Amino acid sequence: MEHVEVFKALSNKARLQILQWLKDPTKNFPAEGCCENGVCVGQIQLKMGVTQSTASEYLSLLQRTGLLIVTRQGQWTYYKRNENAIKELGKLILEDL
Amino acid sequence: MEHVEVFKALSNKARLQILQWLKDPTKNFPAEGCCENGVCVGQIQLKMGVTQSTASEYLSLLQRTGLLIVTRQGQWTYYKRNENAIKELGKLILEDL
DNA sequence: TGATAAAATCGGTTATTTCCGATACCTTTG
DNA sequence: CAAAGGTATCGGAAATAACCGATTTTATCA
Repeated sequence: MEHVEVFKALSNKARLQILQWLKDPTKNFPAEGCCENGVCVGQIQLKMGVTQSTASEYLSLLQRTGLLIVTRQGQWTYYKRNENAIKELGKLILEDL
Repeated sequence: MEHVEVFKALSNKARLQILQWLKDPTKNFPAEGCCENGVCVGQIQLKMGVTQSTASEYLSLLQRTGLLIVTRQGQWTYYKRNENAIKELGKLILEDL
């Protein structure tokens, strides 16, 4: 993944917001939408206040750039932060940007 | 400046390239286009291979987000990296993103 | 002051992004 | 197997960004 793609993913208020919410799933989402693999799409959609398709696209975009980790579990798809990737990005900016 | 604006500024290959070139002005640009305040617009434009207006817009965008520092000197405008802002951005990602 | 040179701004075309509704795809459950 | 729930994908309208040429601004210098 090119760095420019990661920055594109981050250059949107709603997507940045998702990353913030996912820092503390149980605080920001009802427990039934959370598991150890993150938060399901539907709960994130509700909180975002956009259509299901938009929420799904934003989440899969963040996943493609490596910022989120996706886990399918039954009929649910859970997304959680990829803390490692975020740390790497921070280091990259400090060292290489 | 909102963070999303900084990420927008970084979500473009040409603008990332400018930041890279400015890490070592004398290596990447002829000496007559460089001074302690950075590199003049014309030299950056030549290296980018775009029109003067495009180069000027990209540079002023990077400056508005705080990533570059601009210094007018006679008829020349010099741009250099804002190392402090870049460091702050890296820290922000590590700590708050 | 007039010519020249560097850079910024303006107006416009094209490409990309945003965000939606509709539809298709899985998975569970009756 | 059919229905229903959760999610992904598709197609498109509107907003925004990319990038250009032309013009304007600012500064130098004869």
